[in-house]
Amino acid sequence: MRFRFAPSPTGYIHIGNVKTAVSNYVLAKKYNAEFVFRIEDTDKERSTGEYERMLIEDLKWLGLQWDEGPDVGGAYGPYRQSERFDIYKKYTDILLEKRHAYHCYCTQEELDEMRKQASAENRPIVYSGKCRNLSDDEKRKLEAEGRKPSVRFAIEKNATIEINDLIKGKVVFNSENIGGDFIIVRSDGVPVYNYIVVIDDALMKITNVVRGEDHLSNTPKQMLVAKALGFEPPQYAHQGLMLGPDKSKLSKRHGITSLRSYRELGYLPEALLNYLVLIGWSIDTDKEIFSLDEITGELKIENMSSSPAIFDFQKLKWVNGQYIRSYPAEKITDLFLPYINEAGYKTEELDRAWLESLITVLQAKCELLSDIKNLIGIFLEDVPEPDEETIDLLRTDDSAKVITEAKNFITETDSCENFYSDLVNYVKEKAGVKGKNLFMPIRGIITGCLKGPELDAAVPLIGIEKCRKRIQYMYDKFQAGK
RNA sequence: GUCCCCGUCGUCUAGGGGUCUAGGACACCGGGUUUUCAUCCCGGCAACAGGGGUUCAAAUCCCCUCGGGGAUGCCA
Repeated sequence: MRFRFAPSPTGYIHIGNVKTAVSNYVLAKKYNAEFVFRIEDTDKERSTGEYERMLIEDLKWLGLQWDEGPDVGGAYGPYRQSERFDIYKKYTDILLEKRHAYHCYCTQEELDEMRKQASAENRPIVYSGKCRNLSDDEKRKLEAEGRKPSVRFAIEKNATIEINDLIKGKVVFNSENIGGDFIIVRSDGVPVYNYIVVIDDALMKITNVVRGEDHLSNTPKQMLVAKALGFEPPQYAHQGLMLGPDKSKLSKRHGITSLRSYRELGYLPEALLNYLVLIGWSIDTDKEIFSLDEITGELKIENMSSSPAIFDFQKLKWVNGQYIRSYPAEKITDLFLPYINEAGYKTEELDRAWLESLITVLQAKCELLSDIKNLIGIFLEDVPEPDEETIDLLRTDDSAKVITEAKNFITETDSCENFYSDLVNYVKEKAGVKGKNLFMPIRGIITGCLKGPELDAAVPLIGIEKCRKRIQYMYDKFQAGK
């Protein structure tokens, strides 16, 4: 078996495409098949080498590996469509010769007009086949006008096209309603996706095509081309699409969609892969978190879901949090480092062992790597400025007592072995408050925040000196002069 | 408009004629642990789109309706 992923390098890769890539990759792994990576760059307007480079970089970051592709070569190359034009040309000539295709001289404007007409009259939008039977004379005349012809595929009349889709089951189309004779080569000589995908898949010996169901309606066209060229079509499997919360095709307006953005926000590749498999696939286990090997063990191509799935940002986050929590301090610290830097702290000046112990305390609080930016300040700042919520709390009567007694505590005690518990006990007794009313103000004074790690773990890591400073600061800020 | 696909808790899904008073996970709500929080543990809420058949028996099979999505490009 041979699987493939064939994106076009027209931007950062979209998460919906990533799902297709992942599906093909894990299936190839599962069935011990080859995984082919092909670049479909025939949209000259939008494809760039730079995007191709980033596409490969992002896919590799995700952990995907391919056996054949533009960067690694292979026996069926080249793997970039823009480098295969002479191949396509050969087949176009055959099609033209056998009258399975013909030159069309209609201009863009004329076609637009025809489409407008059709939709105004509520007729299906189908190319009329106007140029199908042009005489040589007529052709010469049109060419004399300076028209450059495109090539259209001649669809056979009233034919039944049957797709035996591994996911959808049997899907039947009639050739009369797949849109009419479609263009296979543009007037500038560049061939079109629906045409060359067939040639490439055949020549690259692809046996299984797994893709989004937005391609389902292209499939009859591709099968017709395959038939005309004498190719055996691959086994198709069309997965349900990934939708936004409003149930339309997932797009930018639903939030973040490029793989790159997920990476930048601090999603882990393993988590993303895990989630992408989880969605739209039924797996013979109640487990939600699984490794690549566990995934490939459980998967079956026919267990892919046929219905569309809404992309659940929240669950993705949860999955990511599970992975962050599961990693050992050393590994996760390395991953956090860039984000800590980004927050403006100079990590190279910090003691690594100390840093790792901070991370150990903090990692359970993070769902994204970037969450660390808002959490680590309580350790690295000298005196963190309290946020609004904390200020409100520190203004209450109970807080006033706590602040005052905390201040008294540091004035009366020079040094002590158990700073934190001594502080807590002292304040509790003198101020006469306990529970939440005791701990939240203490948390606020020491960290400037009402949320964060366990205080008894955090305080020793912050250090006594900083704690004293912070208590003094909050006292000055809230109690001095009262 | 036309063609095609899809329809189980808010979301992802299990289930494929009786074992279904429909199971799990996220989210949400409540409780517990941590003398505090975003972790963790326990509990709760919550669904077979509707209508007709077939059958002793339907979430499951068939038909219709409705709803949603996709395609309808000299994009891929």
